[in-house]
Amino acid sequence: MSSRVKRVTIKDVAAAAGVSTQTVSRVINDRPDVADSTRQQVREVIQRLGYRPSALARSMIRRRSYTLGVVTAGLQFIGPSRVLHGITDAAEEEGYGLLLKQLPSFGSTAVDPILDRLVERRVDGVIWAVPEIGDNHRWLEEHTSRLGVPVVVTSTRQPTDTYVVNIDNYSGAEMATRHLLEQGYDHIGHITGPLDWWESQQRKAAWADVLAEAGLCTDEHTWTSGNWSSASGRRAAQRLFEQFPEMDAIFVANDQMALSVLQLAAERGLRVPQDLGVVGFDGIPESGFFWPALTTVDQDQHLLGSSAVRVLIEAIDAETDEETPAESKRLLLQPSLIVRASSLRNRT
Amino acid sequence: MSSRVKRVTIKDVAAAAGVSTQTVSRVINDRPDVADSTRQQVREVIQRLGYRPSALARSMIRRRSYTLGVVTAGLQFIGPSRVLHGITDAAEEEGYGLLLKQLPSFGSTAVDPILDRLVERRVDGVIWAVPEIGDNHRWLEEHTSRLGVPVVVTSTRQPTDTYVVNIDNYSGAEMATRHLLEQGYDHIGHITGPLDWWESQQRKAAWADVLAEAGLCTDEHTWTSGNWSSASGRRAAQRLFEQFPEMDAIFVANDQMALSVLQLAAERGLRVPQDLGVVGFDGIPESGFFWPALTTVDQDQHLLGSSAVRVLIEAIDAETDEETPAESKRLLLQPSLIVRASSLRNRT
DNA sequence: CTGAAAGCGCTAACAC
DNA sequence: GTGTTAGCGCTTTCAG
Repeated sequence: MSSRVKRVTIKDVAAAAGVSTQTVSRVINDRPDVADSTRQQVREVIQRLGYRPSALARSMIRRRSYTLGVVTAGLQFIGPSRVLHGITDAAEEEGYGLLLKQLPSFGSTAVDPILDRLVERRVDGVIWAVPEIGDNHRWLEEHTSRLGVPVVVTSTRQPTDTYVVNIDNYSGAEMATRHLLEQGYDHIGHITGPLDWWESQQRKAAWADVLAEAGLCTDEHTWTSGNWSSASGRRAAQRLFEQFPEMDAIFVANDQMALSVLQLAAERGLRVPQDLGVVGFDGIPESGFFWPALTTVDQDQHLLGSSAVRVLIEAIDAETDEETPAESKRLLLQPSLIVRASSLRNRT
Repeated sequence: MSSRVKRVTIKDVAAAAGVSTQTVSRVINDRPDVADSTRQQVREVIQRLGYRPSALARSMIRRRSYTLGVVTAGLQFIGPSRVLHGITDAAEEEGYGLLLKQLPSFGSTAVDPILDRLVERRVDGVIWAVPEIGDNHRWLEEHTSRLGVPVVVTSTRQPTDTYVVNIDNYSGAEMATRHLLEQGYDHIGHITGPLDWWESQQRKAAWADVLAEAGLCTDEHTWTSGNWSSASGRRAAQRLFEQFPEMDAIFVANDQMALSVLQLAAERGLRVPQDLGVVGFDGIPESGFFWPALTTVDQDQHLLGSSAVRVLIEAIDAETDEETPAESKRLLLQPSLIVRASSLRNRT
């Protein structure tokens, strides 16, 4: 077992190299004012001793940790983990460390202890990658100033004291619904996500607006809610088939739920897309391999994550340089529609 | 914008409360030897000033950061992110912070810089949650001693100087293949994952061993490889249908690839499970909603992650207490078979 | 080009 | 019960 050895410190290196700790410090920070021969020598000693400077001590003095706090929720789901993937990639690239925290549940308002941990570890900034549910973001807003560092929020409704990076859910749902109309469907149902989620509300609003504009019905009986899971999607689809028998197409708020719509359709002998058009949302890689292949709204969650990192680092730098960062605090990424077999009734 | 305010320090609190920093220290650490009235008073000042002790300074003195380094790869995939979810949950519960690092690619051997970052930040231990590909783990072994802290590895082949937590892939694949035999299939093909992955090798070996034992053929033409993605699974299935036309069942190394096998079967008018039995591996929640519902080997990756954290923390404590931790360094979790429609030819 | 002194924010080890 | 002194490992002055 690798026993806990005493760490090599800058003093050890200095002693072994016969120089002052100061000189060692200069070498490890690549300062120019060191004689080449000295530098060479110190480097060798560092190598030989396996010395690694303590980021802890450094952060203390420099008052900058080069660490970003990331708060997520629901990492078991594909969406959040894709965002995290983008965050991780970008942070790695920018040379920042990541301190990862997770809310006990999506809707949790127990924000305080999480924020405390982040402050204690002196992160340089925070990415709040938690979906907006109920008023769990208001809570954040109230306590965000206490952080003393910039915050980037993904998925939020109104401009706050924080930076916002998000994907345009409304626009994505518009594209999906319009596409179904263009394909000649005219009884278009909708399975929403949980309606306390802002994203769900956006997607539903767009669906309703587009149908209303086309003079079509969006009554209570034409939609129902799921909770994002395939299991809930199946139950929702069953309800919808019953309460909206004329339905000839469904816009489903995510791909997982759309998957079970396809399953149920197959069980009931409904042909997709002839008898039923289906469009999902998310653009997970598997959606192209459903049967039939799923038309879906592709949102680049990796880009969302990496953008959040860049915006945050810019904000940190701006604050450090004392320049007021007049740049935009808001970034809205556009999703795109991937058209596949599940909605292609008019083959051209 | 929340401007970077000067942080409140222990001195500020001490001054405002009219006590020494020592007393404040005692209060924030819940030491018993403080007068109740003093404690009360100090607490109020802390509250009023919004003081948060610096974990940086603390870690330096205590020589313990209560932070775990986590190294992952391929967070865009469901497997790794489910493991990470388990890690996050357990760490949160145990009061540890998580420093997240990601390898540039699965097979990357650029381990050194990652390890350096972890050492510099003085993590108390490391979880190496990277799948074993080629010899990327040997590299780790060679450099692990330099870390000076315990390491837990998920997915590895031989006992090393590190702790090992893993899921029994061989046993899972055995169950899958035996199940197909029991259902009366006798031309059982296999789509493997990338064969430089240890997991893929294990699953393939079990499939071959069980078939050999039953006197069945496992020639070259009865299997082919994918790369885990649904797209690759589809191509693999196409090859397999051609090169092994007698095939009446497939064991597929993961659920994503099994999804496209189902898609292809549907396109070709093959009935599952009557004409073709299909079993996957992973047990992703969506697999129950494929058409038909997929029989699959369920591996609890959340448990894998959380177990890794517990094992690691135990190891850290053991080393700190100078007790030699005679306990087992190896934990092998058992998967289980979920039987669904895709392989149920003999309905009982 | 190099070194000495001071201190980041906190706690361990002593005093009192 | 409480305060004082020292120092974790590093960098920032400021001398030379």
